[in-house]
Amino acid sequence: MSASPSKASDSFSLLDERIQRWIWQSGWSELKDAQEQAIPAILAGDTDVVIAAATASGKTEAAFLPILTRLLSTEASSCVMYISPLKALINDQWWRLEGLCESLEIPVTPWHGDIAGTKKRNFKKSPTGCLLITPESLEALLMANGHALQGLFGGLRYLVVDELHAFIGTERGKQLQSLMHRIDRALKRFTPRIALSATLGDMDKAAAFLRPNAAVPATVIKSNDAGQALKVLVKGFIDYPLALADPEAWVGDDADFEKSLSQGTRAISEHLFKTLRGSNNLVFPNSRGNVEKYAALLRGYCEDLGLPNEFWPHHGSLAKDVREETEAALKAKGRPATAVCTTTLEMGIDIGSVKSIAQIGCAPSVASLRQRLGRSGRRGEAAILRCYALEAALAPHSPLSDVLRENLVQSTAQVRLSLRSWYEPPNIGGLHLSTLIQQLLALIAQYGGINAADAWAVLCGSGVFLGVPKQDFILLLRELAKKDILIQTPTGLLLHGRVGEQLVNHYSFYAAFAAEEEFRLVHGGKTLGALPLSQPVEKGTHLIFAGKRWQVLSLDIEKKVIAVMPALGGKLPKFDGGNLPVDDGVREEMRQILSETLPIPFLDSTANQLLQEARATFQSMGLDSLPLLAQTHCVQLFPWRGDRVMNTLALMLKQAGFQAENTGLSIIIKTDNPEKVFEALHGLAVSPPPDPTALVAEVMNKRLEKWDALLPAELLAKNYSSHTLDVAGAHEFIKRLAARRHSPR
DNA sequence: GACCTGCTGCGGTTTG
Repeated sequence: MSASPSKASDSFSLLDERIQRWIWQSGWSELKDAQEQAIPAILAGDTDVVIAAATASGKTEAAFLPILTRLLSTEASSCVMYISPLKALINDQWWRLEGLCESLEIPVTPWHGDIAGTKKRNFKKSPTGCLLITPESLEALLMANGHALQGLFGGLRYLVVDELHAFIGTERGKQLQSLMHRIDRALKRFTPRIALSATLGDMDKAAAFLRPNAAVPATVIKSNDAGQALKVLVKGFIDYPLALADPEAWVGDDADFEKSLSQGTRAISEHLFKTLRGSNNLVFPNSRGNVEKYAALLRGYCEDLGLPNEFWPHHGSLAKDVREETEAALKAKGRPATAVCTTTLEMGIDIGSVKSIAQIGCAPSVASLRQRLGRSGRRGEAAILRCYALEAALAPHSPLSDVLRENLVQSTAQVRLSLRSWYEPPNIGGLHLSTLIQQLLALIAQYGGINAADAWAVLCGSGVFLGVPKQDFILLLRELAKKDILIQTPTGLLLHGRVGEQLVNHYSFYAAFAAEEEFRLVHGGKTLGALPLSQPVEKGTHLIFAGKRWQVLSLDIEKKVIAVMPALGGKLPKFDGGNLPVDDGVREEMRQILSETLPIPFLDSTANQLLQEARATFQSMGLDSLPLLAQTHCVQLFPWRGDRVMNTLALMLKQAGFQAENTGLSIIIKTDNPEKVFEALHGLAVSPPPDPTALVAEVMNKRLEKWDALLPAELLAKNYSSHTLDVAGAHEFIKRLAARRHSPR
């Protein structure tokens, strides 16, 4: 037996004797920093607690050591509810907690869709100990046991939310907030909420998310444990694409597959093979299609050399047993394995630590990049990140985004920001009215009918939909009644309508999010394929599909069909890296990188050379001093702001009568008279900020979330603009631009 | 040309 935690720890002495004994037996020499800090705060039980600490720094124990101490000291029927975004995480935590709880005679009950009904019935008979549950299962539990919640959770002492960052700013997060609020209401008291995460950019916003009405103070704990050392390299590659007449022709045998690969893709995969072979690693190429492509290439190299395969794919469309095979390969000792994966392996599942991370193209966000990096670095060793930036070979009429090396510059910006521990601040201003509809229907089930005024008070007045005034709520009730979702009895009670009954009685109701729907692209009666829509689409909007450029003719929201025609003239702009929404902070850092002159130490020689060329263009075009560029038939505007500002600017210019489009780096405004654009911008600068609802009037695809189709038009517009626009940011940009009184060159 | 997450109750069959 090793020595007890020797540093005369006050926190250690606060723990139950039996837990102290378990700590000795586990051979811990001391408590970790997050644990030292969390134990007194959680035992006090009079505040919420947010714990931010790196992976493997004992977050789970920081929460559960004091919580179990508390359960042991109170009456036998007390319990704690642990809420997780993943079933896999519940299964992992169950194994970890069982070891400790068995000796304490505290039961641990996992509860999610794969758990047998008998286990759930047993917990309901004796609701004590640790309940590990998903938001969806908790929703089902509240709806089916509304009358018995006081009896079930009378002994509830704490709510624990794991991986808090995975919930913030999402419709599922809104549901989680509402579930916790409904528990407080049912028990007529508050229960302390404990949140755990490794990548919280803004601790105050995290605490505000954990309890939106701020009725209870929050204790914020940031671990002082030194983070792991990082080794970072950004590699540049020039891509020489193949001149393919018909991409369909390349769906064929292996030889065709090989031929269909661009030179850059092959260069990257050869470098991956050389560098990663012999150790465990994760490769993130951003899409399921790319996962398949790189996994097949790397596996092929192993076969060619007669070596056992070391490369395994992992993504959400793969069958469960295929995914488990990859996870098993990563966990197996003595045999190296690298997973090529999507965000499925970004968090949660225990795969052991890996030696390095490879990121192909830009990561979807800085926070995501950091989360991926956290999976690398064995005990004491540095975490290693290699970013691969693929840039197009330039031609006489290459688009400016290629010339300015958008991919490379964005990757570099993401790395610099993550080294500073900067993460995108979450947009906690999104209304998520889709989830309001779900929660209203759930409340009716939970209470067996509810008065309209009470429903507003629970959900909006005291609850988590604080931005919804009474008149909007009434508007929503009327619309839902019109659609047979709700009925109101003569006594004023809200009940499910005929259609609402069907919604609520299907098991798919419990999830706040929907499986992604795709739109079918049609040209002249022929289907070109299907794609999900994440950008605003209006008549005339340009789309890239199947390697060609199209213009939208019409959009049928019910049938999910977009009619298009070929766009006229011009070269295809290249939207490499996707159209993922980029934050203000990332675009500002990109501008900064382009305006500097010194080489960047973590870029390889190719990347630095590409960057120097881009910087030269940036200077010669005067983009450093003037964000407006007059060209033939158009003006290009470079605000260096995030996509919410860019979307807003494009819509404001459209309202002023121009044809304007957000292309990511710039807004392209069609005109033969640049002076007119400048006059319009001056006009917008001296006008008050526009009404966001009016701005999106012409946007045809305003449905973002699961039940948005049930919203009245006015609320749908409000909801859409709250998620996609930044009117204040756009207006401020235009005012600053106009104040400079330059005219376009 | 993003990506990911989650799901009840019941009836039938099989197994201990």
